[in-house]
Amino acid sequence: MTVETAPNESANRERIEQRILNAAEQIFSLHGYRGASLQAIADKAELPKANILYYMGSKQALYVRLLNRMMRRWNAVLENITPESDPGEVLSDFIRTKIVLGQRYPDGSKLFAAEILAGAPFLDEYLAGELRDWVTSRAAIIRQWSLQGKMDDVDPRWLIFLIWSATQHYTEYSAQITRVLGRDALNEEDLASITQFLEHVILKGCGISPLASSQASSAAN
Amino acid sequence: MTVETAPNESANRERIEQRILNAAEQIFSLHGYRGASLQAIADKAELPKANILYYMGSKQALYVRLLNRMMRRWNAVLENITPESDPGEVLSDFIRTKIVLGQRYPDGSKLFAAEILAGAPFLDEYLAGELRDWVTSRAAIIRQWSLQGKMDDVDPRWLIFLIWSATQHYTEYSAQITRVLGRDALNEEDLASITQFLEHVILKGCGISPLASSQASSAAN
DNA sequence: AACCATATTGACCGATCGGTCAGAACAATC
DNA sequence: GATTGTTCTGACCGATCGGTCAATATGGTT
Repeated sequence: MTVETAPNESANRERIEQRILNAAEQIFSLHGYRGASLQAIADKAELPKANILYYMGSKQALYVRLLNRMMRRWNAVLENITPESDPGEVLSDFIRTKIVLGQRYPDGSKLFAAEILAGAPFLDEYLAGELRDWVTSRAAIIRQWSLQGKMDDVDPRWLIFLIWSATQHYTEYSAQITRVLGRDALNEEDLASITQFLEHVILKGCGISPLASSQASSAAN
Repeated sequence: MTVETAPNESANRERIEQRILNAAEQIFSLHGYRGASLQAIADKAELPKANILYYMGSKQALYVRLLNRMMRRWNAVLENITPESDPGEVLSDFIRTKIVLGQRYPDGSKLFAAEILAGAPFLDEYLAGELRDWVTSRAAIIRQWSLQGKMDDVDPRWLIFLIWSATQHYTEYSAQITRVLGRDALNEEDLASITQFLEHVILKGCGISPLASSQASSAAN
């Protein structure tokens, strides 16, 4: 085969790489970039250490790949938001989506948190580029909602940060929360309760009138 | 002198220990327990590595001492809260105090965050003991406020977690926030704006009527 | 000056770090 | 069955890890 980086270069390789990535995500999320060791990742993946380097090249390349994978997972959030959208619907959806993402990718979320704590040395471009643009454009639309009288005149950037922090907290601080609550983990009921609480407080706090639609539990996408 | 662990055992020793503690707090906050090296701490403190161990005994002892120091700093928060208190006043004070604490001790706050991310191996007792009691007792009072009709019937534990997350975010995610905003750091004006925003959204979101006193500029309601 | 507790530090220890490499094992093609 | 390219891995490398220790320096008491 003359193929080089074909998308389907051996399904076996793909499986192994995913195994390594998942193991590495877990170790990096616990101990950060410096604190994680390739040996620990290899043990978790049940592979010799040399295999990790064979497939990933270097510790840094592996780490960066994980960061990129996690960034991609966040792409869908708040995709279709317009000045004509209903603020209550959009913000509710924002909150729910972020909670779900945190639950779906707890290790990736913690990995990101650790990277930010470390001063975000590998995320500089992303934060000051892609993410800043994301925030700026969404903030502009929220600002318009305020001008249209759909909600209070709050700083949209602080609102975005509030939703980020409030939702991420339950993933990244899970160790604290479970111990304080005296539980092993948060169950579905807890998460539904938390989501509802956050929607209630944040929407009401922004002066967004109780929405007419989107009252049901959950359905399609 | 027959003194052993006198409070004033050489002011010089005290000064050196503080220098080490501050240097260590910075390094640990960036890289977590495993990721931090004694050599890096020694360099930051401008002391030989052997001195760090002479004064602190071991890496773990140094780390635990830092955790305890940070826990002590949080003791004053929400100290005097009673069922008769005004929710608006108490929660406003809570928010402001936490924001100020984060600004005063950014490294300590990040250190704590890293410890939680790592699964809180050294904080198990504290979280499941002292802190759980703290949350339980405060939650009980907030619950009473709800029953008295002073505020909406929200789960007090989620409310406490919300305030924790929202306030801590600006300290622990400072790297992300400054880059997204395109700034070097948050200034006094930003912090005042953020504090006011959080008070507005959280109090209003919990159905706490605008308090008579402590009213500033602001606008929409 | 003699004494002693404390402070200071370079040199060193075994273990582990990220990374390299030669060669064995394997699979597909001719 | 020989050839070829990929996968796999034990052994090894220099650097750094947390920690120990002996030797020296320092400062107060007598």
